[in-house]
Amino acid sequence: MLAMARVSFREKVLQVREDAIIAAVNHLLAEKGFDAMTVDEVAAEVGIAKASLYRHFASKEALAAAAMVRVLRRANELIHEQPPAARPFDKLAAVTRWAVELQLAGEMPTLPSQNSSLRAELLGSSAYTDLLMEVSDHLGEWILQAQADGGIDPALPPEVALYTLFARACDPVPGFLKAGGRYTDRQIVDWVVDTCMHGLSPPAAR
Amino acid sequence: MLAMARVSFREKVLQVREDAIIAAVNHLLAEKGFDAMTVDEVAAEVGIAKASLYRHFASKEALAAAAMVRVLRRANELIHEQPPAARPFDKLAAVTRWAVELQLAGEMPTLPSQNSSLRAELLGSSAYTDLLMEVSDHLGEWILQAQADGGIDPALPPEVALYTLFARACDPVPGFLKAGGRYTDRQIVDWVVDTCMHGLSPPAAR
DNA sequence: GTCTATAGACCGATAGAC
DNA sequence: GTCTATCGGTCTATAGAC
Repeated sequence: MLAMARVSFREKVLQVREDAIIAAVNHLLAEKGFDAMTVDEVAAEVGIAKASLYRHFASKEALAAAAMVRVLRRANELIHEQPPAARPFDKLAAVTRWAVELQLAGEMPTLPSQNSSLRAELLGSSAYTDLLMEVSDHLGEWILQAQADGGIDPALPPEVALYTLFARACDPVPGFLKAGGRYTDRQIVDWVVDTCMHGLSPPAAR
Repeated sequence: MLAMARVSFREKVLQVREDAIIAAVNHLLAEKGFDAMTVDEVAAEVGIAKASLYRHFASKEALAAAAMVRVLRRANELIHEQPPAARPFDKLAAVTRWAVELQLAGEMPTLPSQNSSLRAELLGSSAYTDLLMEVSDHLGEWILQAQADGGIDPALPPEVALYTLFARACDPVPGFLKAGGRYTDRQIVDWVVDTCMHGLSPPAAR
């Protein structure tokens, strides 16, 4: 009993530390991207030795993968929280808005679409691919419904709509507008989500 | 006279080589990005020694800057080729289409928005900043006109529209769709430009 | 014989891995 | 804290043009 409790306590500590590591990776990934992020920085931000890092994660790629799994998990939660009765189009907009807000807050981990070792690690992790699949399936379902009810152009392959929404997670526009310093976060999010869903055309024309 | 001809010939050779270097940099920048591109690769692709590279360009950053200047120059040319009588909205769409086509062809050099040494080099080069300013001014002018004639929502700050168009140059969506292999380049370009200008809504609603 | 451009070795720093 | 690999940048000996 005592031994069990001790083990459980130890595991809890490890879990907490792992969360801290992932949070640090998430932050650094959002701030400077995968290539510019160094493992030393991660260790420094968590306040542990680099060697301890490697007890939790086998490689820099594994660190990034863990951060991606966390953000996908949150996306999934948000998707499940959407009111079932809402218009599919609005549910899609809500999830997109969340992604833009997260990015604007500097908490959206971003990966280069080009790094092959990273791609390999991600695609090899079922924790990642399964979650990505689940998110895609849910959003894809809403896209089909929105195409049926007239919210989204039915001539568009659902895939195109899906990628267009996904791409908001690494859109440079919010960052540029924030750097300009002339607008509130709220305004920026509104405009970005709106141009994503409705384009540049005026409301009168839609 | 003879000496002059010789110098001129020499300079021509140098010019041709410089073009070859910039083309290689452009290609590698499009393929793997600034961080993953190595100076050795550039030299290898051009077929010259690295030391010879450094006779033309002072640094890796200068190489990237030269590639960016070249693409901006082409953008500028394209802008000036637009028929003056065309609708501003259509001219904007045409330039956006060119950018997406270039990206799909693997010839759009992409820079990390985060690398500070690179940013410094770029902002210190008036060849770059002047061209960027010129492109922005022309597009900005068209945006204002399109807002006046009802093509673009007048409630949108012109800056937001400008950045939204600029962002098409590093949009991951065309690459994803091409990787899927199910669509022609023409279809992909049509969809991406269309969702950029008109959003996801069906034509009936606009 | 001189001068220039090149090729390729080389150096120092940095970062991932253990 | 060490090891090793990689990469940006430099140096030197040589090949070739004149």
